[in-house]
Amino acid sequence: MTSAEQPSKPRKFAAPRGTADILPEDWPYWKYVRDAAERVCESFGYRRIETPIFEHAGVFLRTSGESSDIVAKEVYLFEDRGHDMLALRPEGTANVMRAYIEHGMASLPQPVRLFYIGPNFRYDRPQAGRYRQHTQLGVEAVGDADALLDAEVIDLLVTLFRELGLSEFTVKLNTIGDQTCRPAYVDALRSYYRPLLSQVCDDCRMRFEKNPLRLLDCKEQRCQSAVAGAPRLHGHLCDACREHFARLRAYLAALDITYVIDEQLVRGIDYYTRTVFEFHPHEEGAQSSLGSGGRYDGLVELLGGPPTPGVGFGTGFERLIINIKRQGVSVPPTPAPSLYIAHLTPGAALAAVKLGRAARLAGLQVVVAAAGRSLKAQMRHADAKGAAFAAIIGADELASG
RNA sequence: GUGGGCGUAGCGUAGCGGUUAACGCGCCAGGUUGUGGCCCUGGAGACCGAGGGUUCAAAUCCCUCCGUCCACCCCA
Repeated sequence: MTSAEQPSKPRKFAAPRGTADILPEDWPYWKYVRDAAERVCESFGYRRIETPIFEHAGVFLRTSGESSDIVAKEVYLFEDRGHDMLALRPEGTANVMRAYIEHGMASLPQPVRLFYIGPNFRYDRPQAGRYRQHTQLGVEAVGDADALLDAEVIDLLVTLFRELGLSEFTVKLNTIGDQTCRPAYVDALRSYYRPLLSQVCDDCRMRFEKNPLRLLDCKEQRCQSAVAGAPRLHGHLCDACREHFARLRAYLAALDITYVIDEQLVRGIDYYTRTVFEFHPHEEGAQSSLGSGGRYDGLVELLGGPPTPGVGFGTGFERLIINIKRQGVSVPPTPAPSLYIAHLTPGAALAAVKLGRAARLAGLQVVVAAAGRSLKAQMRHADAKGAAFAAIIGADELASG
């Protein structure tokens, strides 16, 4: 039998691995989170910005750090037809800083407060709360170095969680120093680890070379004693960093925000300086981080801009929604139609579509029945839709107008 | 990248070697009804993830692949 004789069925496609369709029944959750995010950001004076979902690859490759997992194995890289090397954005900050520079926002009153909501992409193995395309709310306060802003963005995220009805979470906080004090600390850390290299895991040997700070958050059992005995970063902080952290803590205290200091907390992206923080749900499990961020005072310079401090965070919609469901928060349902119009004859159908338009103009949410169905089917449909009222147009109603 | 679980109608499941693959929900049609819901009847819908193998016989056993979920890692 030749292939011409057996017509092959068209292939059925599924959404690509690690992506998901957001179906109508999930939309109330998305709307709930999005509305709350916009409301809270605006209440803090943040203005919305949206950047393209892809950028010149260098925007991310140069900023996140070549040894970071994001750059090393998770970025979607592609060359377009004009031979430009582009990257689907894996995170939200570097591209917003690119826009800050490109549009001369340094000449606006500082700090510039920005927020954005959109998809990010990372090639990673999917699991609960982890997707190759996920949606983040990002918030950035750019152009001022005071710890007031560190506290402000943390407060903003706390406020959002409260607004969403999420009560069970912990704020982890740390400071990882800056260009002044971190090099000395890194030297001390290397000196400490050098004789231990034969005992630690392969990843740690790599970290030793490329990103020593991350030695601190190795989860391998065999490395734990090394981690425990490592010199403490907090002992090496310069006066400016120590003072910044103290000020941040004073602001947080004033705001009554409780947190735990976790000296092991180190972020996966290289551009962070001083403040780093993560929000964790109490219920441990897959998606351990509900939101995280920190200060990135050198980032704008890395992208060719003037020295510009900044602080911000990202929080994932999918994970927020998982926790909203887990904590039993109820969200407003999609509104049911106020009017359902049933019709019994072809002539009545004509009248029905006209009535539908008129009713919508009057502000009702209206569903007109599909043609050719029995009245029983139409009424059943009206009921399934939860319509408040049903109008029925039959021969009599047509005749009487 | 590493490990484990699972893939049977749109969804949730049963069947785990023997003839037309079952049930619930949903969908469609009809009956009943004071036009819906409830109840009753009927119907459509599955080459049992894909390919190969074992067997007289495979959804059922074996192998490979793919997908998916969960965990590690990483992170939102």
